[in-house]
Amino acid sequence: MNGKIFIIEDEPSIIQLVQHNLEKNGFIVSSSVNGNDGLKELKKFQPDLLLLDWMLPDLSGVEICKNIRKDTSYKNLPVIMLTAKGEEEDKIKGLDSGVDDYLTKPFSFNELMARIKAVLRRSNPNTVSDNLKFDDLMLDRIEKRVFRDDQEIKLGPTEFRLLEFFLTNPKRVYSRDQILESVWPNNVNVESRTIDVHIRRLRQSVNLKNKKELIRTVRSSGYSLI
Amino acid sequence: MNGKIFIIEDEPSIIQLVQHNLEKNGFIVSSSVNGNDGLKELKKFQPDLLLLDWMLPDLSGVEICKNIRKDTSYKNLPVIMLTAKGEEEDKIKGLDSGVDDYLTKPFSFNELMARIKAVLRRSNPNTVSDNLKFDDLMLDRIEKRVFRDDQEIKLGPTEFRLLEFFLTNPKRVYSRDQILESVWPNNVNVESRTIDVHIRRLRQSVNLKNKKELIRTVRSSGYSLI
DNA sequence: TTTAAATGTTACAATTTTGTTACAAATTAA
DNA sequence: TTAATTTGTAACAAAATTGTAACATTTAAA
Repeated sequence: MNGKIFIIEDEPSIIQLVQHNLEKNGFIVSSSVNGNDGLKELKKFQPDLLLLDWMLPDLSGVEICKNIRKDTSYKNLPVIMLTAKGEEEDKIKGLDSGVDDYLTKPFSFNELMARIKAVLRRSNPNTVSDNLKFDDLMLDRIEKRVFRDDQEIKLGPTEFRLLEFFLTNPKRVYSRDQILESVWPNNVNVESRTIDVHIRRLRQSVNLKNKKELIRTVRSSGYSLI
Repeated sequence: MNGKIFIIEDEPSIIQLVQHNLEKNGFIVSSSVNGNDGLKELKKFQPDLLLLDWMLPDLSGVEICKNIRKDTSYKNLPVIMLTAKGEEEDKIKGLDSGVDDYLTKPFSFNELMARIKAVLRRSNPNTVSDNLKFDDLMLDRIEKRVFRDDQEIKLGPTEFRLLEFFLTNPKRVYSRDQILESVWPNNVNVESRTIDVHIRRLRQSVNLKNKKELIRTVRSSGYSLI
């Protein structure tokens, strides 16, 4: 279990409790004690999930949340709102402002953990860790290595990016255009057939003997993992 | 705001309250008072969201939930669990069993409504499902796959588009001209009889043995699902 | 019943799509 | 620098899909 979690919360006791326990559970954690700093830090830190206090010295949690949703790169960032208020009105506002879940203080760490897991599982089943896994395949983004079962597979740079791309949404069928946009650097022009050749190369590397085919061709649509 | 919501709950007063209010809000609602009936009804009703009681006469909510997650066509069905217990233990169990959210009784309808909205927004951002379902047929637009019950059906590109088209309005009868316009690329000229041949091919693929005919011929008008 | 129209079925050639290989250019490592 | 690796594309092979014609069967009307 790993991933990056950012906390915006002004009560030091809560930060301490949560940060310490999250780190013990393998998360990388960073935090801010107010909204404006938080928004800046957020972009540097690039978290996979945000714990957001409802009441902050400067901005309210809802304002921060709306702010985040406007930003293209963060509009899908999962947010769990922490609130001291139990009033129903507030809960509703929180949910409608695009929050994924909320938690009323005081809460136990176990409860928080369960929510985090649930939200991460929903938003991003694979990036719960930096290792992308699918079937017997494992791709380590940090070390840039790929294994099938325990056998390492050597991939060229493009093959690696291609596989990484497929692994963020295994089973989903991507058109050649989508693949081009996501896997090749911007404003590079390559023919769509080029992808077929790279798919072939990836297949050759990844399809060890005695293993089933991993890449599906969907005629007239594209490719996907399977 | 529309969509189909199914309720499995044994307290009539809650069913009545919730069902009535949800219908007032534009949802189509159906319900069962126990788990086993619920699981059967569910498949007929094909809801976009399930409200599930924690304590039921026969199966527990968690058991039902696990049951649902096993079924290919329902593994992504959003579930909100209703529980009378306030114990944290239960909450965690609920979340880990694949529930998307939970709500502790007694709750106000407004609060339920907010949760439903939040869950639907997450699971189904465009309020357009990516899975088209009709009877025992399921078409997954993302993975480009078609199942009848749990058996996969392999279709060619045109067969797939044809079925996809019919599924957007099952039961509706489409003329050959309408089918041509919607399923074939623009400014392509094919004979109207060509459709008959593709219908035949689709029939052959889709009509597994022991299954009833799915495509109806309406003489002098066109075709429809049935 | 007979007839005409509509639809079902089959076969097949043409076309489209994808797989595979080879190779030169470009990039990177030694 | 040289050597090795990576990359994009062209060219051809293989496979799947497609449209149509031709004939069969069903349906509805006369």
